[in-house]
Amino acid sequence: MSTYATSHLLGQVLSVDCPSREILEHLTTKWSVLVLRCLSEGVHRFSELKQRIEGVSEKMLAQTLKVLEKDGFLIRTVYPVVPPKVEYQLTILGAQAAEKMTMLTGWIERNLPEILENKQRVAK
Amino acid sequence: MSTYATSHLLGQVLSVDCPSREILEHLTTKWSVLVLRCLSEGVHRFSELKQRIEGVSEKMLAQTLKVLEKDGFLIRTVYPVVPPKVEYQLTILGAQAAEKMTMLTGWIERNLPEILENKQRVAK
DNA sequence: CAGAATCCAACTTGATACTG
DNA sequence: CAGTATCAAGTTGGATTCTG
Repeated sequence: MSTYATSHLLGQVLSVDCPSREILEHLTTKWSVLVLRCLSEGVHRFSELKQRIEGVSEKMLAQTLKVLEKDGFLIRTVYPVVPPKVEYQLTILGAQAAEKMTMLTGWIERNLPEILENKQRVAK
Repeated sequence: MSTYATSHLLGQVLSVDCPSREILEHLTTKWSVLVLRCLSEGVHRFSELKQRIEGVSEKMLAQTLKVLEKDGFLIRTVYPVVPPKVEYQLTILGAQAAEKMTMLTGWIERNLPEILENKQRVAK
């Protein structure tokens, strides 16, 4: 059963009121894309993510992780030890979403030379 | 030949200085994702895009199209007629990028019920 | 270690109005 | 039709400081 009133708008990213819009935006954030890419390779701690994702501030990383957790795309596990240890791992859905995103980042990485050359050409 | 100094960083989305970061961000913008999705279905005029992509302002649409054009992902064709007619179509690279993005939006659209249910569960 | 909280500058976005 | 210009307002983001 659907608990939302706009069920007729399901699956319509092009519709303003479709909930998929929000999900899409959460997944395609500057940092969420990179978080998903890292976590798709396995479980990571907060500090590991911070290190691997060059340029993230702790604030943005924490914020991004919160949103993805609330959306049900990742699980946050706190170990009751000192010093604190927190691990992040993708859920099934998160892994599926990450897979799609990784296809994009992978494509960009593989085709970057061609993309940049093409961009140069256009600039002229 | 590569015209950029950071060639050793090629294909490293996780690296701050890799040009792929910028490309990635241009492609994963709120509106660019939807523009790519529309154009992947074929050539569109400005007004058609504005209509189909609910919620875009003309400003944001124009801006998004400019960026994608500069990156070489789409071609803008102006017909010298009155009233003006401008068409937008993806380049080869643009189509490839759009394909990846469409896989994501498609996945979201298809799995939205499950995603939303899962999100509800997490909220508790 | 893993963050939360605060402050503030900078960029983004949305209406609105106007133009070739 | 296909934008551009402008301005107010909202949001983002980073640096810094602090804490269990």
